[in-house]
Amino acid sequence: MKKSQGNRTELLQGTLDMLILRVLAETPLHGYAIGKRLGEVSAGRLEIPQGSLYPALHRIEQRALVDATWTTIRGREAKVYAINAKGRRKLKDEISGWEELASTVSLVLNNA
Amino acid sequence: MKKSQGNRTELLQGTLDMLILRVLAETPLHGYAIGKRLGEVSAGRLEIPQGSLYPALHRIEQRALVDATWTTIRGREAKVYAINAKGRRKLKDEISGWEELASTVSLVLNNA
DNA sequence: CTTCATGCCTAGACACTCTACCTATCAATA
DNA sequence: TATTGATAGGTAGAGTGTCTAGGCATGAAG
Repeated sequence: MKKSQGNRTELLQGTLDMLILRVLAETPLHGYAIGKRLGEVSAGRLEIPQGSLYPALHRIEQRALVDATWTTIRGREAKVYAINAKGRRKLKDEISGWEELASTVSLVLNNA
Repeated sequence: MKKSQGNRTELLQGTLDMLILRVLAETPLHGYAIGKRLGEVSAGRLEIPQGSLYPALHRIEQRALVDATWTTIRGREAKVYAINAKGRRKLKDEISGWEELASTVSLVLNNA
């Protein structure tokens, strides 16, 4: 039945791609597994809807930040994503961008 | 002349309203002054374009988080915004939401 | 008299997330 | 056997928010 529990833009724009690249930096995964992995490493705080996840994957694939290959896993077709060199550079950039933003925001929050 | 230096969504979605409410929590200000104040308290790291600032102000005004009054300052008309009780509650919520998000993101970034 | 800082504003493009839906396979359960 | 839940992929459309790029007007300074 899938109740909609009023999730009003849970995540901030642009953050998702960075988080996906981050988990892919550890090991290649397919989309569904990425979603579960994000749940794990966030201590259950992140539950990415498929309607956010898959478009994000297509985005980063089109930007050539990952290489995708169709594989058969336990009888099911799965599209496995692996981060590439360009993706790793982009990830670095996005992390430093995030950190700068976070520090700027807390500057404003604490600094009147 | 106002060159566009390739600012690709400098700020994250939803953050701006929080930051505006934050500076208004100190003292009422008009729009233009809010922009300058955000520049100051962020050590120059934030330069909010007017095309972001004014829509944001109209948003939070429509959500009744601030009270606005037209005043004459140095011969010019200025719309002064003051945060109200509802706005202060909302600010609190948004700050805790932000902090949770920030901690979740760093959890993922550090936690593989 | 022209430029700069101040002060307000909008339209339209663009980007990203969300809800809500679709398909399909495999395992377990009723 | 039928059906549900987990796994695995996907799209369409709405909603939201930021940005670019313009507009208008006043007061002070050159």
